[in-house]
Amino acid sequence: MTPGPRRPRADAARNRQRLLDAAVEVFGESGIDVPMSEVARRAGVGIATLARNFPAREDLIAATFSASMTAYADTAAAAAADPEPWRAFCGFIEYVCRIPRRDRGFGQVLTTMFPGVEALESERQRGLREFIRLVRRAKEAGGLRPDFSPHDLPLIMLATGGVTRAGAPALAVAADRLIGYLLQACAAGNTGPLPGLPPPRELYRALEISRPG
Amino acid sequence: MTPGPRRPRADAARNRQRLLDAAVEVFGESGIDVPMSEVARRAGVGIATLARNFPAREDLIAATFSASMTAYADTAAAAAADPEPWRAFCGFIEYVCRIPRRDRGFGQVLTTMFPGVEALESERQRGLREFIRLVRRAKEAGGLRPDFSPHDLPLIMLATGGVTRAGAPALAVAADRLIGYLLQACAAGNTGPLPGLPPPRELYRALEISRPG
DNA sequence: CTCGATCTGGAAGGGGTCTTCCGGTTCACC
DNA sequence: GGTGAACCGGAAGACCCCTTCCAGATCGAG
Repeated sequence: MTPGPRRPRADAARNRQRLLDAAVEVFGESGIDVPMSEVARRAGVGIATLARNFPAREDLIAATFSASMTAYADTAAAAAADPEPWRAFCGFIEYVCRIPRRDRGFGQVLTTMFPGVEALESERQRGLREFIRLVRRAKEAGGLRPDFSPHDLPLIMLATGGVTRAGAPALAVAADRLIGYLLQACAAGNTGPLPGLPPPRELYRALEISRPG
Repeated sequence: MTPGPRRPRADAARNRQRLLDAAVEVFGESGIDVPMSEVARRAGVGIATLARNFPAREDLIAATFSASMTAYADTAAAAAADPEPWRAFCGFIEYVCRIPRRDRGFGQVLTTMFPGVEALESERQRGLREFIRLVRRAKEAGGLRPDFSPHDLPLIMLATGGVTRAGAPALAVAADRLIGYLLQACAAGNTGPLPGLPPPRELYRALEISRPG
């Protein structure tokens, strides 16, 4: 019978953890496009060790952010279960829009589809399912305008992410104001017609990473 | 006495114009971060000729987009003079937000400050002055909410630019929907309080190119 | 303590962009 | 049309990033 994967050496496991810790810091501060060597440097290991543990950048991204994505989906679930759906909706939107300010890398991950990374995509989908529930309840409760679509969420993420991206503190303040505008636009009082959304498949397709041009 | 700058050779002038034409195309399609060699290739000249005419990328950007920036300021002036200020406001916002869709490079230029490039910045300022007039008139006419700030304009540009950026057609549709949300949020009916803006100086400072980190 | 398997870090190799240099060519003045 | 200056394009050099390789260090089982 095959011996199965043996336990890694203690120092190897330690280095792997150091790399993950460093990735959380570096991706959080500078985004997921930062040079891999910077992650290795911050972790205090050689570049080869990083490459051995995470051959592709996506591997490191997946390992670094799968916990964050789970927390995101959990937050959506909590909001969907909130007894005050409209307040929960506003709170969730604020939470989502402030993510790129705290963690630039995760902000990018949230608005990027990684079709090959199951650990991220399954949790992202769970988050979306919970958000759909939240939207339904917020409409029923009367706070949210009826023509709001759950697929407006990536739009809102992209919009506020575009403001936050530059990473200056002044823009963080400005992003809050944008959230204010958007939430007021989402309120049930607004009844003007809205341009339609593209089919969700196309929308999410457009967000996939590294289009093989 | 000094002879002054002599007239350039005809072929040199022709090549310079070819480079500008190519830059309009390439920057428009792929943004202002495209490799310089691609501009030279499209223009049918060598890389050295490009470097000689425009030593820095900013030089080419300035020469390529100063006309666009003038057109932008003219459009703002026309809107400010429109007899229906609120309609003009909506039209101007739509115009501005759709720019990155038609011309990706100019979309980036509009949300980036080039402190050293007078040709761009003076026209940008003129556009802002006209927009301030437009905002005042739209408020007086009653269509625009009183707490809208002219300095919300870069916010709106960044927000819709963030959606458009990826360059997929599905996102263009989505961006129109975002504009719809934002315009309804700008309408006078909305009276909820908004988070404040940062001081304009800091806001525009945050948009400056290539922060000397 | 010994020894082999595992792991490590630096260095070499390959791709990409920007800048600089230089022999050859083209223009325009006379 | 001849001549000198202006101009051209490709190639070389420098830098940055990622990937691969390998001689040596380290761990831990026995």
